[in-house]
Order: sequence, then C-alpha cells, then structure tokens
Amino acid sequence: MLSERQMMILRAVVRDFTNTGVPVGSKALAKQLPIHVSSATIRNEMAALEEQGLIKKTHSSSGRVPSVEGYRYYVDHLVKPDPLRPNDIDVIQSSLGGDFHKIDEIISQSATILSNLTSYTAFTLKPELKDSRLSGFRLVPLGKRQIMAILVTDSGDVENQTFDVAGDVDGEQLEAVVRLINDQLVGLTLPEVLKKLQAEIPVQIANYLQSPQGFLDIFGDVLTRAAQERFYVGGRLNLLNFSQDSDVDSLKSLYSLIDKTDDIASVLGQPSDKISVRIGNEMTNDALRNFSLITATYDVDQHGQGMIAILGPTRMPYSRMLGIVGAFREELAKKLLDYYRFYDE
Amino acid sequence: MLSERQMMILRAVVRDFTNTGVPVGSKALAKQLPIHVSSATIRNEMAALEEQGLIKKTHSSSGRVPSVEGYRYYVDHLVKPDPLRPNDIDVIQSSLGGDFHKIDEIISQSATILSNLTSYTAFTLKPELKDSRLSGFRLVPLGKRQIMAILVTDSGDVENQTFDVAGDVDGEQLEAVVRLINDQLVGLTLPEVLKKLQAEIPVQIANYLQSPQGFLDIFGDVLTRAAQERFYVGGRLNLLNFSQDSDVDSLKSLYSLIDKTDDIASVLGQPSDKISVRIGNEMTNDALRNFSLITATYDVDQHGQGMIAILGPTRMPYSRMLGIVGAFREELAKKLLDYYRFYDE
DNA sequence: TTTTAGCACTCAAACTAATCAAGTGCTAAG
DNA sequence: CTTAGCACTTGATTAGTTTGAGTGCTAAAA
Repeated sequence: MLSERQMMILRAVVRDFTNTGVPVGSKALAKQLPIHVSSATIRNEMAALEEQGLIKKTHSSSGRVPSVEGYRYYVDHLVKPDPLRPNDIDVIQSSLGGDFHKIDEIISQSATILSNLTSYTAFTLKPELKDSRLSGFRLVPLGKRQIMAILVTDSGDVENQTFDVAGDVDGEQLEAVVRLINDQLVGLTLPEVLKKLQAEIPVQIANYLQSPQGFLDIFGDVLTRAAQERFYVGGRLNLLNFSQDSDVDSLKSLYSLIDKTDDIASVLGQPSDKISVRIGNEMTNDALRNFSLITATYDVDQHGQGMIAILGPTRMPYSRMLGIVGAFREELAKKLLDYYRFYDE
Repeated sequence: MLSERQMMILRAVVRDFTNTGVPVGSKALAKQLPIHVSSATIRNEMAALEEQGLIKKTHSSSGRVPSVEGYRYYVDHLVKPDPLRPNDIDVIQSSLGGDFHKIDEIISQSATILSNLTSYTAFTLKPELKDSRLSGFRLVPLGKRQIMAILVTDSGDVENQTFDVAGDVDGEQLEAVVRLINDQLVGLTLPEVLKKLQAEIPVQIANYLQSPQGFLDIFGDVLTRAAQERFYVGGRLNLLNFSQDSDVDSLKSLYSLIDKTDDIASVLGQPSDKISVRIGNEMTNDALRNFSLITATYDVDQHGQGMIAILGPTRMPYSRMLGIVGAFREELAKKLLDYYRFYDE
C-alpha cells in the first residue's frame, strides 16, 4: 500500500543511509530526489512511512533510519542488483582462473575472494549431494605404531586421522577390520553408518581386536567429521570493522559462533533456490542483531548444490552486495562444472 | 645500584600497577609497604627510580607506572613465581588426565588449558628433534580419480593431502613414483629433500609420469607443510580484552600475525633453556608494543624439546604467570613422557 | 485536496567553565 | 636522612551553553 512516491522515498532513505550511516532528513531528500517537491511534503510522506513501521527516528527530532521492516521492503520490492564493476570482474576471473587439484581449494579460495570483494565476512560450502554415502574405508599402517584411518564418501569427501596404537600393528587384524567395515557399511548413508556403529558393529569387531574401543572412537570421530557440513570462512577479521564502540563481549560471541561449524550451519539455514537476505533480528541469534546475511545457492548439475554467503552490517549497500553474490554464484558454478568435466571424463 | 628500599618500592609499584592498572602514587605505597616511612620519603625514592628510567609518570602530576626497563628489572631481579593455586592444579590434572591417541591432541589441548589458566593467548609447539628426516612416503588411490599423498617423518609427524588426477589412476606408475621417492629421499632431512626436489627429482620422475608437474606441486606442498613448525593457539579471542579503546587496525595486524605460522615462529624465537620473558618493544614487531610474551621450553628426553608460550598485556601479573608457565611445562613434559612410554615399548 | 512556507520546538553533539581529587616537587624544620 | 606542609599541575567529572539539523503543526497557496 505504498504510493509510487513513498517507494521512491523509502528507496532513497535506505540508499542514503547505507552509504553514509547518518540518519537522513527531509531537506537532503528533497534536494536529491528526481521529482520536485518541498521538504515539507517529504516530511508528510515520511510520517506516513513511519506510521507503517518502515522507517524510524533515532530520537524525537532526528532524521529517519530504515527499520528492519523497511530494509525488508526495500530488499523485497525496491532493490535492483548492481552490475559488477569491471574491477570486480577482473578479481574474480584472476583469482578463480588458476589450476586447482581439489574441490576444497576452489571453495576455500572462493570464501577469500568473496570477502575481498565485499569487505565483509564470507562463507562457502561445497556442492553436496544430500545423504552422501560411505564409499570406502582404509587403515594404512604408517610407522612403528602409527595408523592412518581414511574414510571416503561417494561425493568425493575424504576424511582422515592418524593415531597411535599400543603394541605392534598386526596387519591381518587390520585387514579383517577393514574388510568388515567395507562389507557391512559401504553404500549406507553416513547417519545409517553412525547408527550401526553404536549397535552391531562393536560386537563384531570384538572378534578381531582385543581392545576395540580405541578403534571405535577413531572411526566414530572420522565419521562424524565427514558427516558434518564443512564451511570455509573468509575475511573473519572484517567483523572487527563493525563492532560498534568495541563491544568486546558481543564480538566474542560472534566469533565463537562463526567457529562452531554446527552453529554457523544452523544460522545459514536450509538452501532455498534463490538468493535470500536475512536482516538483523530476522535471525534468531542474538549476536547477529546488527548484521545481515545474504545467502545464495549454486547448482553444479548432478554434483549437487552448494552455498555461498556473506555476513555484514545491517547497514550494507544491498544493491551492490546482491550484484556481487549473484554474479559470483554463477562464476563459481561455471568453474566447478569445468573442474568436474576435466576430472570426470 | 638499587638500594634495598628502592627495590622494595619498585616491586610494589609493579605489583600494584599490574593488579589495578592505575598509576600508583606515593601515599598509597606508604600505606602498603612493610617498612614505616612517610609518603615524602617514598616520593624521593621514586624520583630516584625515575632518574634511572625504571618508572615514569603518565603526566606531570600523576602517579608512577613501570617503564619497560622497570618491568625488565622486576622480572630479572625481583619477581618470584607464585605457587599454583589448588584450583589451577585441578584444572591441569583433569584436562590433561584423559586418554589421548595422538601427540597433537595433547599439544593442542595444552594450548587451550594454558589460555584458560591465564586468560591470555597461549601457544604450544610439540617436541621436535631438529632436522627431522623423511621416513616414508605413500600414495594411496582412493576413488576413481582421487589420490592421497602421505608423508611421514622419523619424529612421527604425518602430513597428507588428497588431490584429483585427470585420467585413470595407473597403479604401476604410482608404485614406481613411490619407490623412487623412498629410494632416493628417505633418510634425508626435510630441507635436503626440498633441495633435491628442485634439482634431480623432476628429471627422474619425468620417466614415469606424463605430466609430473601436478605431482611435484603436491609433493612439494606436503613437504613444506611438514617442514613447518606447527603451533597450536589457544584463547585467540582473549586478545580482544586488551585492545585498548578498540584500535581495530592494530588488532587486525595482531591477528594476522598470529595466524601466519612463519611469523609467529619468528616472534617466539629460538628455544633457550629457561623461561624467558619478553616485554613490549623488546620484541621487534610493532603490533606487540603493548604485549609481553613468556616462553618456556620443555624437554621430553630423547624425543626432543618443545615450547609453550603465553601472550598477554605488558601489564600482566608476572609472578602468577611465571608460576603457571613453570608448573605447566613440567606437567606437560611428564604427560608426554608417559605417552611415549606407553606407545614406544 | 494537496502542497508548501513559516515557525516553535526538540535533541544530540560540541564546546566552555568550574570544581575535584590525586599526585607531585620543593622547602624548611625535626 | 626524614618528614610535614604547601603551592602547583593535571586529568576527570559535572553542569551549563550554544549550535545545527531536523521535526510536527498550522495556515495560506495551488
């Protein structure tokens, strides 16, 4: 129920405020708007917008600042993604242009690029088939008493861990265990494996090993690591730029949030098809009250769907950011498609 | 050339200031000192100490604060490590008491414990024989086009990396390469290996692989990672507590310093036998101007020498910190000795 | 009915002045 | 050599003032 003019004003308020950080007043708007009306008229319209909860004052006689709802409306109806700057295109092309030997290198590099482009904090998640399955397990004896456990999933994830064992490594025992695992568990999804690991497997393994607990620990460990979605983070330190007046405590909880894989996964939330923007307290987490999160998925055909995200202050230039995220998801998908094509055929 | 009494005063100034953070004046000292003299006398002595550059005023009529030289004198001549609090002993015992399957777990856990005890940032470095040697190399084919390279050193370090290869994995080629590496390079120190890798090896490998460059990259990568000393860091976020008035820039450079393995290695410096304290600008790095670093080595008999360190504000309670570091190095050495004993015999 | 000029009013921010408290150095007496 | 006494310095705190950007409202103009 906003008039054309009110939309125009709301758009201008958001744009101005995200650029300057200063509450914007009627006079400044009057000068800047394409239509020619007086500041008094603007004031009336602004009162109407405030009525609807889209903008608000910081104090009784201040200029206006967008409310969360105002940002929401702006993002949903008014914003148009900026096209990339030529310079940004260069950055992407050159950073993503090199040769890579691992998917993870591309994904982790992407987080860095994205944080550089935006000067915010960026997250990337590699393309993932849901319910990836265990496709192989190895135990490689390394030294006198060292063993490496390697676990491979059908989506190409590899998780490994070395551990020390007491007493000599008995090659036959190892092989028996590996055979058992591969017979019983390969082809199952990781949650299924995890379930079996707590039920039948221990009994069976006890036939081959004297002290199975140590092994079970290790295997469970590697397994849960593999089951976890793994995010790459770029530009962590950029968060420091927005810590208003050095509120150390909230900064700390923000950082611990980012470093906990599980937590950040729950914040980023389920992939949806399009680019999504979550603003301030639209996220449940309290530490994120003054931040906005832009997430986007990208598809790599049959190789599944991945995700990229940037986290910056609520007061971010959305049009530019949406432009960057939109363009980057395409570039990344293209790059990965190339990569898979090269190594798969 | 300090009198007994001057020492007593300097000690009190440092103690008071590290506890309260407030410049300390003559009156407060007079009350607190064991000997009975007037504040005027203290003032005279303080003037003498200032003359020698051990304490200084923050402004012309303020109380005194220790200078870097003052801290130095205090640490070298006046301080006595505090004995551990019973509570601290409990923390160490219980955190280090569990079962571990890897040296690295113990070391990384130690960084966390140490940061908890001190509420500063802690570094730990595992015991290392200088010039560890390459003791084994593997290439394990994992999936259709995935290979894992594993490198083992004689000190038990394991470094690994998976990578994708184009075309089918040729088992024979792999074995030939592995054999070559093991024949030519095992037993050499890592720097020697690195040198050979740039000279003869490429030529020889070209006999077995069509496109050796990819492989050489990977191998070099794993190798340099293994050659690097690896620090564990605990309590990164504690640095935030001491960022005076949110100087974002210096905080940023501090954090990037900490995250660069090479840089932090050069800051921690060469191991010396005892516990060493470096204060403020005694470290060359500018970002550390307001910090002090306490480092200590620990010996695990024939398994080499490791290092622990804590980084906190120049204004830290040295006696307590020295007590903690001193005690912890012993505990850690003991724990590791147990560990080696269990797995080696 | 909508727009606008005009005006009284509000409030944060910047500046000023006044006071306070802690501390110093120095002098002269103990 | 020590100490009481005192004049002096300085950062912090508080209260008061000014400034300027901005608002809402009213009444006239369009």
